Amino acid sequence: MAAAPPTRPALRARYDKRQLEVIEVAARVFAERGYHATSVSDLTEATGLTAGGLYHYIGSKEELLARICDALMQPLLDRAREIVATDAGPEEQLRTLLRTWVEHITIYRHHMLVFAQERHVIEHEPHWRAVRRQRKEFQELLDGLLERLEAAGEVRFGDRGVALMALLGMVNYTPQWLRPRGRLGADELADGYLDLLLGRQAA
Amino acid sequence: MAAAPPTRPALRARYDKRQLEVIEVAARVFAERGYHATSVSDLTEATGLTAGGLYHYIGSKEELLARICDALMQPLLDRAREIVATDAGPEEQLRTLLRTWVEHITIYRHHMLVFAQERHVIEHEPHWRAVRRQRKEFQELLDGLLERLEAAGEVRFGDRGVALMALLGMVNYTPQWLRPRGRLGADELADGYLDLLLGRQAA
DNA sequence: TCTTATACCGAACGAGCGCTCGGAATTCGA
DNA sequence: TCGAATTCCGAGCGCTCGTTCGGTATAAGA
Repeated sequence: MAAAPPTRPALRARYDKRQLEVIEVAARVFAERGYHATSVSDLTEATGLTAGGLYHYIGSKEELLARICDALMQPLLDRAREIVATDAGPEEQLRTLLRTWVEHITIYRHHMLVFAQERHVIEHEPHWRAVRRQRKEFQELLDGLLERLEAAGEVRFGDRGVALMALLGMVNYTPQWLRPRGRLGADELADGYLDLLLGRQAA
Repeated sequence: MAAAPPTRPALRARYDKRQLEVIEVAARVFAERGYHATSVSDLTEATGLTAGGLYHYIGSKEELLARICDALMQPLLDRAREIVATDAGPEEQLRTLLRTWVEHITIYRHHMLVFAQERHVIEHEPHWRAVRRQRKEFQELLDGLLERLEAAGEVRFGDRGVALMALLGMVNYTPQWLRPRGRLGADELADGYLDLLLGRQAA
């Protein structure tokens, strides 16, 4: 485990901030070099700390991975829950969710890349159940939205399961190619994906 | 480097076969545990060889990774080149390519998962240029096909680049969720993807 | 038949790994 | 002001890693 966070109120905020910085830096380095290929000394170099200093903020290298996954999934899941709970129509909900999702992915690009690399561990090790459940809940929220979209007659998928997986695929693949300050904005891209999903490309 | 392959003709075939078996087994283990997380002793256990015996067939653990990537990309690229060189129309070419591609992915499921995990290395390390070039050529073949499809008036994409990346995303994501003997066949799935791409889902 | 290429073994190597811990320097807060 | 809490250091721990190499058993082929 990491050292207990400071009890002195004046230091608590700083501790939390530094810990978050460490997580962000680790996400970047893991994304570039790979989680397993990154040594603790790579991390000390990237953070400017030494081994001891680093372990003041984290419990282990693996905990770092868990924190990265949580920092990625939790806020997205929260937003998704909110969006689905509004009384907007399914298509508008989906558009909003997709824009939020794609924007989230551009912000948490490194976290996504780490998540994609380590997916095999997260999906199979019992110990990663919490992250797996977050991923699954998001997927179910999305599937529910597609179902309501079909029910409303906005679209008829040949196979809703295929459409769902295709959508997950195209969005999750985005960090692999999207350049941060490139030609495409997040909303633009999200709308592009939505058009494909709903068959809005002109024949 | 691996030991030189046997010069005695009677043994050459057996050597090649065993080497291929080693590569297949390694692909499966890497897919499950991750390349870096897999130790050589994991590999010896999975192959039934010991360290010395294993290194009779491979030069290094990293060479194994290279062989896996090549076994994945080369035959697919060959088929893609053939398909694009036929005089079928662009839509039929795309359908054939997609079916071939998805089927290939279901066969080389483990290789794909390894490739996805180690993508960051392959994309950035100079030493992986050959694999990177294969990936790029395939992508360009695909893009050319989409371009001719638009030119033929079969479809008009809002943004062809987005459509290309979306297609790559959905197909490359497939091994993450498709169960080998599940409900969906490869051709069925490929056609599902094509329908999405061309906007053939009924409104 | 007999030499030699081949197949495989498994102990052992150096290197690098993740992580610990005693302590120095600094800062908080009573 | 001064003890306690906190921040960070960095040498070094035990361990596992990928790889090597001297060796034995077997099979090819002249």
